[in-house]
Amino acid sequence: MSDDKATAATPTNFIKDIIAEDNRTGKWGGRVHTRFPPEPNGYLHIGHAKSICLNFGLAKEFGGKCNLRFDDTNPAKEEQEYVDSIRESVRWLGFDWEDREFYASDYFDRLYAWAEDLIRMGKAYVDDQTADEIRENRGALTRPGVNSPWRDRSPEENLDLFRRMKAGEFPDGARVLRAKIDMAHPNVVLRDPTLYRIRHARHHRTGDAWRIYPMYDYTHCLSDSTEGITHSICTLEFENNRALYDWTLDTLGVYHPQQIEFARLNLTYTVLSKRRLIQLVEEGHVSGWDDPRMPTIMGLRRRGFTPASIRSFCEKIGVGKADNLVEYSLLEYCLREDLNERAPRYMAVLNPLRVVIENYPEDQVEEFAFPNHPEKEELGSRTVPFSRVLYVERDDFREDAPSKWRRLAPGKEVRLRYAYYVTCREVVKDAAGDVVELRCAYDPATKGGWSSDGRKVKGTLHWVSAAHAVDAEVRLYGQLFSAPDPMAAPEGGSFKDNISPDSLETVTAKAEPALAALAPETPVQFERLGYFITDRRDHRPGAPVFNRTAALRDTWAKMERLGKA
RNA sequence: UGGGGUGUCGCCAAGCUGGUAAGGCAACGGGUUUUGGUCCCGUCACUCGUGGGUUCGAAUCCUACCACCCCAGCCA
Repeated sequence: MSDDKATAATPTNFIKDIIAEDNRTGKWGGRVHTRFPPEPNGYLHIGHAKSICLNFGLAKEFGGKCNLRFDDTNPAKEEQEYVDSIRESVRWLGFDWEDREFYASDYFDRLYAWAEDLIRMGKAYVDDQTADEIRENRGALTRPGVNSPWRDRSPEENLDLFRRMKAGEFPDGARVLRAKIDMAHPNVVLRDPTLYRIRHARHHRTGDAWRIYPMYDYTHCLSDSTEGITHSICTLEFENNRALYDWTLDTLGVYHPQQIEFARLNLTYTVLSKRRLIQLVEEGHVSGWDDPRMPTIMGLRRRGFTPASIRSFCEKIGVGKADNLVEYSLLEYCLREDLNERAPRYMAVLNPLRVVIENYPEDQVEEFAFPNHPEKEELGSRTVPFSRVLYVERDDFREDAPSKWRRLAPGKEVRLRYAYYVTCREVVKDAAGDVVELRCAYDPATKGGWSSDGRKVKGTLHWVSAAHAVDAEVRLYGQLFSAPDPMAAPEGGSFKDNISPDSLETVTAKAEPALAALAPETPVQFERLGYFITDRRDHRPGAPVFNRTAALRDTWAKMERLGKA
């Protein structure tokens, strides 16, 4: 059954078509070898998940391999903490790079040797211009650049200068190594791009071994080449860089993978800009990179998303080249689709209203055996205590009930799930006129929630025995951003104006006893309320903390909204 | 005014060796139901950015426009 689901219609996309065609023509000898190449300068987010699922997924589907490679060529922005979080995120998502964990910094020696080759070929030169001069002389989009005065230095002089750059003789910014291509090229990327810059900085892996560091364009293609990558999949903004990718490999005459670009993911109500995510963390708008409101893999994990749901989402959104903005509701659907199958059901009352069953014996307690899932017997069962005083959801009682109301109202009979039918006899109010308690009567003949005389009730309520209830902290996370496109700030406003100030509400709920014994990071469904997960950081036995992942569909709320109730 | 890309239902997205518009999400309507959940059934693009053209026939080919995205880091 689940096998059918997994092997059924896995959608196609243009990259699969390219690979299938390559396999048909034997372009790579039937090999498929991809790589996921993050820069360790932040935590991975749902956008990276798309790339991870693509690269690892393609490799798996075509019987190939996928490497994990850290693009660590800029010591100023990279840290070991990020390397660790990235490894954890990829593994948590369910992918395995086996023994193929690589670092661009592993190739620094080799990259350096190739740079000297380029110099000897007369294809690269050391430029003494300042960064400002280089920018100025690069021209503009519609105006060609002008050659650097240092462009025609001899290979010997370039070699000497480059070696001295490597030796640390010059300060940061004094010189760079540039490719000698064409300062008038219509593609600005090809106007003598920088290959190496001087950085007297400590690298998280190579320490103080280097004073010059290679640029992305130079490093990435050669790393791919070194690893024998067949299909180098990256996002759309690198389309212009493909020309340099190809130039570098062809000029050096080395193995040449094919770069393929796809559109990056955009999600409504969600910021996926690394710069903005860093801002959210540093300015304290969230508690950290794994705050449940963050779109990071670790944030989604803590929020209660499962690896399977994220993989399913990445499969469903497809892969294309058109800019897109995917609705958050699709992500939620993928989560519900997964959790509905395997999340055990429990009862918790978020906003309690006291109910006294007047005709139920004072000291009696019954232990009901509840199935943990209405359809999946393999999820087992648990016992739930029932007694004279209970809590039900305050929202489940209406004094003036609308015509289609199925829940509790004065004089109305409903079912307490798996327990008894009860009828509301009296509404107790305080001096202010607020309802503080309901006095009800139960029908002993309806034990288990079935009536023997065939009479039916329309509503079923979740409930908790007051004497046995445990207090649970429930965190109701919402969207961090109030606008569908958080970057589309209101007139005269900024990105920050879209941060929703009330995206987290914490309530103390009355929960059935079994909930106090759950292990951290256990997904559950609270009957009629939604999917929750025990917090992996703050949850302790006896003092449960739940994060809300997603609400259930609520057709009553919708009817009310539409005025059909 | 340069170069590189992209435009198919509210949101994604198949289709693009021409033959008369898949699927998913969302939405809406109905049935089942001890979660107003799930599940099941049904509705939802005479039209493919726009205008011409070729053709018996075009989302698919040609052409001219229009719109949007990316590129002028010693970031990736």
